[in-house]
Formats: sequence, structure tokens, C-alpha cells
Amino acid sequence: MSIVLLAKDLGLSVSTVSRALNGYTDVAAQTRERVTARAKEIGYRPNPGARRLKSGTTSAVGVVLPAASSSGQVVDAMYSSLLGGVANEIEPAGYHLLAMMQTRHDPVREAAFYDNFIKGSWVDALLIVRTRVHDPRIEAARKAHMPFITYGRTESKEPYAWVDTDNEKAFHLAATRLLDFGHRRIAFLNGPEEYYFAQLRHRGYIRAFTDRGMIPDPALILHGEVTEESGHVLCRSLLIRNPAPTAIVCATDAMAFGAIAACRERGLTVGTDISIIGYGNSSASAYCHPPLTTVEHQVFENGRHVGQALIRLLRKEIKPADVHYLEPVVLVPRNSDGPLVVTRAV
Amino acid sequence: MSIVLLAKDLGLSVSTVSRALNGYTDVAAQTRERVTARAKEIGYRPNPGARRLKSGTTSAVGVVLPAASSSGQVVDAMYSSLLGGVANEIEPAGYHLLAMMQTRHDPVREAAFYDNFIKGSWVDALLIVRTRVHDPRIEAARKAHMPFITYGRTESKEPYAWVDTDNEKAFHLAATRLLDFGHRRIAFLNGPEEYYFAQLRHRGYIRAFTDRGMIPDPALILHGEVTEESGHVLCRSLLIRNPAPTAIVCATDAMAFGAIAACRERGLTVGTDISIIGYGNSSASAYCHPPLTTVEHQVFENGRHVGQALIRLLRKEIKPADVHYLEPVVLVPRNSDGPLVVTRAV
DNA sequence: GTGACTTCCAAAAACGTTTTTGGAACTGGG
DNA sequence: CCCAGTTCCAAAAACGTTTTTGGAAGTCAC
Repeated sequence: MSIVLLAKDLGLSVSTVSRALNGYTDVAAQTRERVTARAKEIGYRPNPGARRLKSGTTSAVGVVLPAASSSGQVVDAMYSSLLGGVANEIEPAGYHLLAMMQTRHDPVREAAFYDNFIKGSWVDALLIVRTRVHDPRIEAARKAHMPFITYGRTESKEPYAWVDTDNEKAFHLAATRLLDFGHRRIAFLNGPEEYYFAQLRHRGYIRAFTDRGMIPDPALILHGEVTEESGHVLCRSLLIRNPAPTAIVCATDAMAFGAIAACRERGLTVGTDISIIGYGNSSASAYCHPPLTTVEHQVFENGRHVGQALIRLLRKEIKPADVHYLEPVVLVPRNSDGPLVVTRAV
Repeated sequence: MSIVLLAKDLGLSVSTVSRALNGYTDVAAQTRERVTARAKEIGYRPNPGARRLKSGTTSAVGVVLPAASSSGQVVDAMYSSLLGGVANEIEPAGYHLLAMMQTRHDPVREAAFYDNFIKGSWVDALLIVRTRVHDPRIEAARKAHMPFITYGRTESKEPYAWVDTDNEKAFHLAATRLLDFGHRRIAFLNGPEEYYFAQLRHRGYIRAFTDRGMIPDPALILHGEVTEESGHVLCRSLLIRNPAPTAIVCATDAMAFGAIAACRERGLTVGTDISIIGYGNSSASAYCHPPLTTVEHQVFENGRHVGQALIRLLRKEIKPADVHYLEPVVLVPRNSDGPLVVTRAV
């Protein structure tokens, strides 16, 4: 069903039908109505390929999903919800989400990947996730004049559009809570250093100490993948030290689950013998044992903010420099942490 | 950079350049080489929109992600890995994955959604996930002559392409293990009845009993969403019964986590007082307490099978009726289940 | 009644490919 | 030397839109 058939059916020219459908002002209201009615009746849908060709737009937004593990076999579950939120907002506006998969963690292939994608004019805008401290993808997108938004910030001179959670505040909150409980040897199981979120969280953690005139022990800050396995390994290495930490704050709930398992293996009761705080408020965090004290992180909701911003960006209703959304942060206290038990602490 | 510029640059006609690039035989090997070399050098990429328009293909495969919860706020984390596996296979072949989001669980809007998507000629093939017992999406895809593959089977007369895990065997295995342990009051926390996987699992569970001449108590079979919360609620309702079940098999690890929490709240020790088996072998299942006995489910790997099949389907190397992959099933024994303790059982 | 606007629609070019058709130049057999 | 067959390339149509340009008819002021 093409526009020419529809035009023929209506006894109008192709151009008039096109203009009627696309909201041009120089077509009589009555004609427009007749066209739209018949179009709906006949089930006419403009061919997106032809439209793309002519107008140069694709009605699609692209995102490339990074593999979570170095093996490339696992995708961070968080992205399901993020993308869900994004799609939820952009689809009513007529956009689709084009997801690509970055199978290997390889900077030069990554550049080629993005280049191919941008130059191939597959999408009208880009969503860049898992931002690094210095992220070449931002420069690449800017150079190609491709509208983009990042989920997570980065160190860039130029202004750009971003949505992020308040990583620094989150870990300031968590560390402060543990300090208030009397803990001093508070370990930090952070994510890979190259990611900016890890840097921000580090900063928040440090600031909790310096705020009260203390300095954390650098030896207690570990980096690793944000998985259960990594949390387990890292925590085990922590517990064989002497003195061992009395509290641990983890970059994700998953890491916290691994850490909890490691503590249990050592015969430690989490919540009294040792305190653990996670991050994400994943649904599992409420049902594990002990229920995990963690920091709220509404990924779906953030995805909706991303989607809304993307639409406004594409419609040029707003400048990239003006779209910044920082998710407010709230700690959800449960039972995996508590006051320092003095007998163990000394 | 269009093909006409490239042709001009080479002193050749547009058609010759196109034919050289697309592997036609009637262009001299030397000319072809000259063209491909220059194309690479100059960074020429055929405009996907134009190609789509002319050839009618899109080089994209579509999938619509169902929301896991009725609120539409949560996307099943499993799909991250599934899509990762799919993309991993189809991208080297030049295809992209177009993901849509189904925000609400509404059959009539769903039909319109798929219709719009298929008729709009957005993609060359469809991946249909979360199949229902009678799934209208299959008929819709077939009618539109859109190649498709399902992840999960369905009751359909006509043959079609599918990848699935052996749901029936998995729950036959799990229930048999519990029966071997001496359990008789074995509850089953299943997923929503409308999904075919739930039906197959039900069948496997039943067969474990009938295989040894027994019949399970229908009152012990409950249905709900496959989330921690649902598992928690359902399990609680089970435990206040008299007599209560001595074992529970759950449709997902997440449900099992919720069930474990409910048991703990009742003062029950999971693994001795009551046995619980999950499904999925999620990474959390190895680190929770007690470590969960569960059934292996390699979602990423299954996604790769889906991707490979899709490519072969698109290349017409294989008929839909001939692509069936049933993931073999293996039980992972851990510590959340064990022999029936007789003092409690009577 | 005339000229200048306004209103509405049509013709045609263009977007960047692929594919069909056709033909020039070369080759080899008789 | 001629003709048929082969090899290589070019011209042009087509895909289904959008957008520019232009023009016919109607309206209004003077």
C-alpha cells in the first residue's frame, strides 16, 4: 500500500496526500480529513525506508550494550530496565530503540563499531551508557553531529546531555552511616576504576571520612567487576587480613551478595559481626539474608528521563547543555549493618 | 559520501561500482579490487535507507520485550542476556537488533503493536519471546510472511522455528529429586498459566509423580509472577496451611529467593526443615543462603542459537520447520534441599 | 472591472541505492 | 575474414516518500 495508490484512490495528487498527512497548512481542512480517514481505513503506513531516504531521518535511537563480564557472556541486568524506561517514552513519539551488542571490551574495535554505526546513518540519536572517566565516544558523537545523551557523566570540557544518579552522595551516605555506627575500618568494594561512576563513588566515600577529619585506609579500597563472584573473591581477600575491616560498602547489591557469602563462610554474622551495605535496591536485596541495607536506584525511572530528554533533543526543544537529570539518592536501611561491636573491634 | 561520488572518483559508472561491491560476476576482478580498495579508503558505506528502499530489506531483526510486572515498570533481567546472545551472532552477519518495549499487558494493543511493526516493514525477521499456550503473534507473523523464530514453544498446528529449554524435563528432574528425598507434599510455585513454559513445567512436575504411581495434590500448585515478591507471598500462604508442604519447587530462582525469605520468617531452616529448588542457576543462586539447588539455564547461549537460526532463516539456508533447538537440562545440586526429616513429616 | 492577494492543489525533482537491459569490445573457430 | 559467443561495463528505471516550485481558481479592495 503505497502513497500513490492512496492518492489514486482519493483522486488527489501524491503531493497533496503527503502534505495532508504531514500537517502542512496549505491543504484544506476538509481534504485533510478525507485523506486521513481513508488512510486509516485502508491501513496505509508510510514506508519508513523511503521516508528515511528522503528526509534523512530514521526514527530510531541507538544504544550499544556493553558486556558486563570480560568474557562477553553476560549483560548487566540493569540495562533491561533502563532500556525499558527509554522505550517506554520514545515509542509513543514514534521512535524505536536500536540496540547493539558490544561483545568484547576492546577500545579500538569499539571506536570502529561506533564509527560504523554513526556513519551508516542508522539512527537519529545515540544513548551512551557505562561512561568512562575520559570517554572517546562523546567526542566521536559530537564530531559526527549526532545528537546524544549519556547515562552516567564523564569528564568533558564541553557541555553535553546526561542523566545520572548521584553516585557521590550515595556513597557519602553509606560511608557516613557506617561511621555513625562507630565503624572505622570500612572497606570499599568498588567497580572498575576506568568508569566514572566508580570515581564518583570513591569521592563520596572519601569525603565521608574527610568531613569528620579522618582519612580512610587506601588498602581497604578494592576494585573489581560488579558481580557476585567478584564481590565474593574480593571480600574473602579482605577477611584474611589482620585487622580485618568491620564494615564493607559495595558498588552493587550483587557484589554485596558475594561479600555476604564470603562472610558467612568465615563464620561471621552479617549485621552484627560485620556490616555490609549494597547499592541498587534490587528486588533480591529485600529478600536475601540478612535483608540488605542499600541505596535506592530507580533504573526504569531514569530510563524514562533519558527517553524524554532524547525526544526533546530530537525535536530541538532543548539544548544538550540544558539536559541534566541527577537522580536523588535515598538510603534504604535494613538489617545487614549495625553498630560496631566493640569486643571485635579492638 | 554516496555511490555516485565514489563512481565519479573512480571514473566508473554507478552501476558498475554497485555491482562490484555486491559481488556480481560480470565485473572484472581487477576492477572489483580497485573499487573495493577505493571504497574502503574513502570510507564509503551504502546508505541503509536507500538500500532498504530499493531491496525491501532492512538488515534488522525485531524483538518486543514484554514487561515482567503488571505495572510495566520491570523488565525481566533474563532478556538482557538473551538479546546479548542474539546480537552476538547476528551482528557479524550485518544485522542489527531492533528492540521494542511492550509497556502494558494488553492483548488488543499487543496485536496492534505487532501489526504496526510488521506492516511498517521495519525489520526482516521477528523474534517472539515469552510465548503463550495459544499465541496469536505466531499467526500474525505467518500471515504477514514475516520470517520469525520463537523463544519458547507454543501450541501450533503448523511447524515453525523455535529455540527452547526443556522445561518439562527440568521440573521432572526437580520433582523427582524431591520425591527421592522422601518428600510427598511438594508444592509448586509456577509462573502465570497463560505461558506455555508454565504448562510444560506443570506437566513435568506431574509426570514425576505419575511415574511412580502417585498423584500430586492440586492444592499445592500455585501460580504467580516470577518475582521475589510473588514467591514470598505465595510461599507464606503455603506455610500457614496444615499440613504444610515439606518441599517447594519454584519456577525461577527469584521466586525461590522470596520463598526462602518466607520460610526463614517462619523459623524454618531451608535445606533441612524444608526443601526448596529454584530454576535458572542465576549467579545469585550460588551465593545466597543456603546456596540454592537449581536447574541450569544458559540464556546467553540460547540467544546465540536464536541468532544463528535467524541468520540461516534469512538466508533461506533452512526451513522454519527444521530449526528446533531444545536446550539440554541439568540440575545443579546445592544446599537448599535434602532428605525429608521424618519428625516433621508426620 | 482590474490588479493583488490568498487558498488550495499538482507536477516534478530529489534522496542513494539495486537491478534490468543492452551494447561495445574482444576472442576464437571455421 | 566473418560470425557467434563471451566478457565487461553503462544507461536508465525503479523503490516510496518529501519538498520545492508553480499555477489555477477564488476573494477582496479600490
